[in-house]
This record gives sequence, structure tokens and C-alpha cells, in this order.
Amino acid sequence: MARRSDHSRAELREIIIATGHRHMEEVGFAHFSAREVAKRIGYSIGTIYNVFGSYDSLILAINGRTLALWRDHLERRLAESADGADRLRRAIAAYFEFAAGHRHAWAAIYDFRLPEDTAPPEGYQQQVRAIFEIVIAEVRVALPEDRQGEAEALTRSLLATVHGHCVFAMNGTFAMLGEGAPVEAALQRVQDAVGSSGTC
Amino acid sequence: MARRSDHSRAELREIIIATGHRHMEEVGFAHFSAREVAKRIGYSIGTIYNVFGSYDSLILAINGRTLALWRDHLERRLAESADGADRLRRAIAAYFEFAAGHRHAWAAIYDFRLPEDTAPPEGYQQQVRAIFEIVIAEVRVALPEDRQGEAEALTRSLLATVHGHCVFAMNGTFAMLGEGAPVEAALQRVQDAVGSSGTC
DNA sequence: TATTTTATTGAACATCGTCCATTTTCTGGC
DNA sequence: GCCAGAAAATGGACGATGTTCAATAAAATA
Repeated sequence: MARRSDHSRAELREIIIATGHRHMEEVGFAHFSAREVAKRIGYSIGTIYNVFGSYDSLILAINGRTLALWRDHLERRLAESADGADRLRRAIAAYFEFAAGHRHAWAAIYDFRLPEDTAPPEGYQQQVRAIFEIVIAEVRVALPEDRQGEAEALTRSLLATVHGHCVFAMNGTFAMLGEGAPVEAALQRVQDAVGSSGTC
Repeated sequence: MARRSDHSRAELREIIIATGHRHMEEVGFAHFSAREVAKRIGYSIGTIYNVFGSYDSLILAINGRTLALWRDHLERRLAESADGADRLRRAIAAYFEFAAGHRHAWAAIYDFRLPEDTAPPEGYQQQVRAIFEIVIAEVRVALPEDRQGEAEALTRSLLATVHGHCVFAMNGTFAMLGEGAPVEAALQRVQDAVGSSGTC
């Protein structure tokens, strides 16, 4: 079968993650199978476990890849316009775009849960914080000087706000309740909080 | 084993749902097992499938039970104070309380997904809308007369907002980002939108 | 009581994550 | 070029899952 010299350990790891990520995008977390990933790369199931140690580690690696792609998309989208006034809108749209464009991989980030007492590995946490930092910068720009102190806490809350809208848009809750413009609704909530519409 | 005369079909259905719900609360969606439910009620696995037809229907019934309990909790909590001014705060707190008090059953509502093209049964959708209606009434009370027209759309958006905060609180995202007071954050966003803090 | 209807069973099947003894492949020293 | 030790890869075995359905048992009916 596959020869050792074909791939270094790091290369093999990368191949498994890439193939696994594709498989995740196609079938979703509920139907994801480590065996299927092994089949697709032409290795046996045992090799997957030799490289990742456990199913959970494999999923974590795949979800980490998804986070990296998400951050890329967010940055690319924000970089498009030199410095338009609608950067927060663009950030929110990018959030929804990625979720819609990678339904299954995006959902897997939240469908998968580590055992109760276990924390995600440091690298994974850093990826989440990297996205957080990107959004903080945008919130800072939108916030008046006398409110810069709120920026961190407010960004956490606004991320949760946008996430909630995105979840309801993706899982059908909004459809059930008759909501047709989730992105605009989320943007409205963000503007309420940032006060950029300037009604005071 | 169990005799037909012991339970009517409807009783058996109820027993399965109750036992299944308990099992779901204990182990969560990922480790839920229809076989285990059968074992606990002293019937064979086949009987579960005779009554519910499929695994998905069983999960749907259990999640429906969770929704009913959630609505009960919300109503009870709102009824506690005759008519305090902090009813929205109470509603939000009730949302979080239920999620925290029924971690696994609550998460199962969102962990489970029907096949892409399938819509939830009418009864299930009604349960979701029932919770929606309860919150609408509270939002109407908090909203000035000239904004009553927004009530429905705003409630959908605020539900998503609170849900997002609740998800991040329950799945560890807030912990990763250093957020320590998710309920207060959610309340702040709701007040931003409803304008009840009256800064204008 | 005899017959029909209904309820219940559990073996069989395909698949899954997990483990690990075994085999294969690679590598460095002679 | 060859051989021993290290590293990589294998795949059968295990217990568990959802799912199906012919066989069985019980109840209802005649």
C-alpha cells in the first residue's frame, strides 16, 4: 500500500486533515467517519489513530482548519474595501457567508464537544482568539473615544449576538418564526450597541 | 416481559419519552442510545421502533418534551413577580437557568438535525412558536407605543441575541474569551435594542 | 374454543470508534 | 549488499450503535 517514504509524518497529518475537512464539509459531523477518511487517503484506519491518537483529536484538528479558513475569509473580506464606513456590516456579512458556504464544517465546530472537564488544546484556543482580535479592532474603530474601555467586553457580546442570529438562520429557527433578513437584524443589534446610528 | 395490558400504546409512548428524556439529560445527545432506553423500560429495542418508527422521531419527541419543560420554566419564572419592571431580565435569566439546569437535554435541541430537506413536525414547530409568543408579549410591554409594530421582528432578533450569549456561555467560548457575566451582557444588548434604559 | 388481530421479541446486518499484536518498510552500520 | 533495530502501517477483533423483520406471544373477537 502506501509507502513510508511517500509522506513525512507532518505531510501525512496535513493530508488527513485536508481530506477529513473535505469529508466533513460533504457529510457533516453526524455522518463523519474516521474510517471513511482512511479509505479516501488510501491508508488503513489504524494509521489515523497512530497519527492523531483519538477520534476527538482528529475532529479538533479538522475544526481548527475550519477556524483558520474562517479567519482568512473574514480578513479577506475586510481588506476588500480600503476603509469604507460599513466595515462592521462587512464583518457580519462575512460571518454569515462563511457559515452558509461551509454549512457542515461550520456546524461541526459547535456540534462537537470535548468531555466535560477537558479544555481545547492551546492552539485551538488561539485560533478562536485570533478571530476575536480581528473583530475587536473593528469594534474599536466604530466606538467613540469615551467608550474604548468597553471594546473587549462589547466585542464578546456582539460576537455572541451575531452568532445567535447565524445559528437561527442556519438551523431553521428563523424560518420557523418568519424571519427573512437575519444579517440585517444582526447588524441592527450591533448598531444599537455601538450607537453608530447616532440618535443621541 | 412486559405485557400488552400493562400499558396502552399512548402510555407506552409517554413512558419511552420520559425515560428517554432522563437518559438524554444524563448522557447527552452524543451518547444517547435507543437501546439503552429500551433496556431501562424493560422492553426490547424492536418495541421502540414499533412505537416511534425511527431514531429521529424518538429524538424529536424527547426534544419536544424539553421544549415543553422550557416553556413551563419560563412561564413560572415570569409569573413569580406580580408585575415588576424587570420582566425582560427575568425572561433572560430563565433562558439561561433552564439551559444550565438541563445542559444535555437543552443542547440536544440544537445538536440534533433533521435531514436537510425535512421540516420538523407541526407539533414541534408549535412548541417553538409558543415560546416565541411568550417573549413577544414581554417585548411589547417594554416597547413604546410608536414602536409596537417592530415587536415581532425585534423579538426574533432578541431571541437570537440571548441564544447566542447562552450558547457561548454553555459551550465554553465565553470562558475562552474571558467573559464572566453572560446574562448581564445579554440583558445589556436587549436594553440597547428596546431602549428601556432611556438615555435619549 | 378457534381464529384473527395486535404487540413484542431478538437475531441478523452493516457500520462505528478503539485497540494492539503482527507485519511491512525504512535506515544506519558493517 | 546485507542485516538488525527502529519506525510505520496494517487489519482483525471487540463491543456498541441504528435498523429491519420474520417469528412468536398475547389479546381480542367470533
